[in-house]
Amino acid sequence: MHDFLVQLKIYKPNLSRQETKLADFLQTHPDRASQANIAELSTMTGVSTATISRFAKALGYPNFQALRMALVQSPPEPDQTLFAELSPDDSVETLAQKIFTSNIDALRTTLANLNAAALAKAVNWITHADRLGLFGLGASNLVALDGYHKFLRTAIPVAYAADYHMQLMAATHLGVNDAMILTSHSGEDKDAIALADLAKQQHVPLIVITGAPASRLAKMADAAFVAVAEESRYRTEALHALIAELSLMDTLFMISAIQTNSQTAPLFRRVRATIDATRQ
Amino acid sequence: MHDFLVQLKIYKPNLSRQETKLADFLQTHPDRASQANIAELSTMTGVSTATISRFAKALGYPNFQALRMALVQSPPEPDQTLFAELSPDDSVETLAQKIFTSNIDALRTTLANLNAAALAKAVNWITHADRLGLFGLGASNLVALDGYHKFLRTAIPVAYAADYHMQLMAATHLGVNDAMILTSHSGEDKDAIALADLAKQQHVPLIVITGAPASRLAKMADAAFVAVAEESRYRTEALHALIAELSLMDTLFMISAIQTNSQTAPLFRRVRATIDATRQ
DNA sequence: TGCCTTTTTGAAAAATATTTTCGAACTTAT
DNA sequence: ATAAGTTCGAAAATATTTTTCAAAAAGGCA
Repeated sequence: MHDFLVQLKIYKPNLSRQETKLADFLQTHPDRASQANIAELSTMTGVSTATISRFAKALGYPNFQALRMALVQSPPEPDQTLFAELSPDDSVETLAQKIFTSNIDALRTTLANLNAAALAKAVNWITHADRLGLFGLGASNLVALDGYHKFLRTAIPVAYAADYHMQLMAATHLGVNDAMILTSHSGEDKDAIALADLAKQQHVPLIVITGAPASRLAKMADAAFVAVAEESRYRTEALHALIAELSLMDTLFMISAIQTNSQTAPLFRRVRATIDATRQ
Repeated sequence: MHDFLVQLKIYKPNLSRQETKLADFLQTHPDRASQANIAELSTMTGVSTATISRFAKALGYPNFQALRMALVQSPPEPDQTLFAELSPDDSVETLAQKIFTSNIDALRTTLANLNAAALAKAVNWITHADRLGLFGLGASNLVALDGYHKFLRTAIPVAYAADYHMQLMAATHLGVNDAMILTSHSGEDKDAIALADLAKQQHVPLIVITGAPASRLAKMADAAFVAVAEESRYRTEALHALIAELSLMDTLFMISAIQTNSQTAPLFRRVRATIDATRQ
């Protein structure tokens, strides 16, 4: 329930002297500490059982045993070195591990932050759309292109363009019975916002994939999906987010495909075959 | 220490009636059980505290609390449903989880299968290349395009084209002091092999990103990187592999960038800034 | 600084939780 | 059907945790 390290962080500012001593011990020897009962822990740390009991409650646990359980459950802290800044001194192997770890982490956090209600709405718009517009500028165009490759093989007609002006023209043809998936990492790119404005004017349901939940674009969206990647991590957050953004597109596609297919069994097999054929 | 499920298996043959009742409850509600103290567990299960205490010792734990801890630590059996076929009956949430899980899994396996020696070689060719050709057809073109977006901002000159014939023309200009990164998921596409043939003829170091380690293309490569995604998993392995292939490209790029940058500090800062600017 | 208030702390008492004892109920073997 | 062994829970015994209370330490203020 309450992760020990999290609880500790919350309470940290008001730690007294004995409590600090105790907290330090718990952090450095979580294994030994979780084995011991309150009396043994008292001897180990030189802190009275009374204080230990009170400490547990202060952290928000109902009793000492609950703290013990939290301690034992608290995930072994992830290999910090894998989350460190890439360094020219790292071996090629370490660098690869760090990069993959960041990507995996981006996917995990993105999934955790995924809004199921928005997803259901978006899928509904997509599957019922007469046409689906896929747009994105710069590196985000990759996400749109990926979606294009995927949706091209389904029964849903798609509109895509690499060039901004072509995207604008394509977007002009969309209406209330269509849908638009627009990707922009910053969510503030003015061309992307122009596309979103167009969608709003024409009452096209607007699905946004972005890295910035508070951006103008996210606020304009009828359904927004946020690709989360650690900002601080050696400044290439934008690069890792791409993977997460593609996974979001992948999710929109797969669910839409599954749901349209389930309606008609023969079509199901056909589209499934085309999914397989999507790549060579 | 002693995993609960393992201990239970050992003791299973000599479980009495009440103990079976208890064991069943612990297995089906490990969460509720581990929250409760011995008295609460007694009420939940209809087994006396005496029997519960004896049960704990019978399984080899020194006391009831130790059993509780083991219970809470016992790795929750991996949610098999998350690796199952996507089903139209799944909730949107479950579908999303399955898709992300597959993607994460693809990254993990790909990392585990990564050949560090090949990576070092490839990075060396890339950083010393006069020109870097980035090619790929169909959906694999996305990987090439992603690489193009990335390498474009470094000091390494890049050649990319969306169209196959343009790719052929660009490849004709590469020589022994250049490098080519060619992506093909199947590794058997004839156009991709034609590009590889060209590279061989002109002695261009050939770096291949593929999903098929035994393919013709992989065998032709001077350094091959394999994106692994579970074949069996609802037939869309090719889609999940894309993420892994992009991560491989990402890795080639990041390591190359780091290594060229570390040589000249001022350039380092500049290229790092451009990495940030890669996305908008 | 010195006085007062508040906070922290541990010893011991009180409250809780767990284990063991003990005898009854149930099984199994003869 | 009876004896021997086993299982089991109530209650006693023990162990553990929490709370109380008073002393010590820290903080605030004239």
